[in-house]
Amino acid sequence: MARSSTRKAPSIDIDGLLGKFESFLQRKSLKLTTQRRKILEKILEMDKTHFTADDLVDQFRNERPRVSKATVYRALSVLVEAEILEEHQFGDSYKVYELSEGRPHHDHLICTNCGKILEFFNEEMEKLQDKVAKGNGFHPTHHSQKIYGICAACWGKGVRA
Amino acid sequence: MARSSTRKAPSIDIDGLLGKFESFLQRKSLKLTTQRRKILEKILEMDKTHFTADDLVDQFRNERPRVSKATVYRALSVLVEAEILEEHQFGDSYKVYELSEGRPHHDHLICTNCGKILEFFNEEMEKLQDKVAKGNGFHPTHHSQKIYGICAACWGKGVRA
DNA sequence: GTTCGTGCAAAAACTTTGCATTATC
DNA sequence: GATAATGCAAAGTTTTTGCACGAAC
Repeated sequence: MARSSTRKAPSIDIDGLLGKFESFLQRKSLKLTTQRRKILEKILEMDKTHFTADDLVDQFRNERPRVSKATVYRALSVLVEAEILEEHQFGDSYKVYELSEGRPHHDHLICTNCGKILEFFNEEMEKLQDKVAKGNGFHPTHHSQKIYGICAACWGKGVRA
Repeated sequence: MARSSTRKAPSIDIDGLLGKFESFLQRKSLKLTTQRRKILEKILEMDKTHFTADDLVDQFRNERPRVSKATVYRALSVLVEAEILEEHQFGDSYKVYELSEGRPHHDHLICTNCGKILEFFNEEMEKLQDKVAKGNGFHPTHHSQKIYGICAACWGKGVRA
């Protein structure tokens, strides 16, 4: 992939997100820098449902002005605080991010063979989790549910657990 | 705690576990070393439902013969392979272990204030997870479900999310 | 005696931080 | 012009690894 191909139109409304980011930054007396804006743009351009800090750092490797690794990490945590990104840890040593904008809560199915991540939402499960938490005296705030297995494609290729 | 107090009788059958460990090691042509035995003993002595590699390393700080950090890490991964321990990642940067012996599958409630971990099991939830996985073409192997919130004790002290 | 395990310190992998410089408000 | 952000490299964390020596089978 030498040539960066036709720029794909981001499937998510950049202006809306930028607006949300700006108002968050303002509220916190933080600044909307060129880097922060570029980082948000890149996240949309990548158009990946899940990405790591390193994926994002890579995006700036041949780009000027450079955006340093430190800035990427710092921006990611601001974006999480702003509730623009969600942070996950799928059992590997690195964190995985996804846009939360316009994406209602969901959980994940992870293929242990190819690493593919599928999202799902199940109302009944949500209710059940609430019930379980309350039954144990907990006041639940959020949850993380991951189901690991072999995806259809891998299974089709004969991969077994 | 200068004096190591009355040695508490481990609540789990050490001989049974050691036997299981031995037969695993034999099957894999691995050796039952003094260190591996001591590590398993310490895990039982600690009698914590959940512990980290570092907790275990600490146990050997004033102990001779020393058991090195490297050995602890290596032993932990053998114990996980032997299905004597289960490994979890509760959203922090370190891994958490628990004895799997005699403890049927369960999931976790985690207090985001005090760090307390409660275990739960819900048959209905298990079935639902299976159904969701299969509905998405997945062949599930295992899952990890964590519900975060404020535990009863913290809530009672007025802690809110 | 062979093979595997250990201890040590160094490296690895991911993330965070200190500080002088630069950009934003 | 005050305050916050950046880049860089250095340091932090947790975990892994290379290697010479020692223990288990």
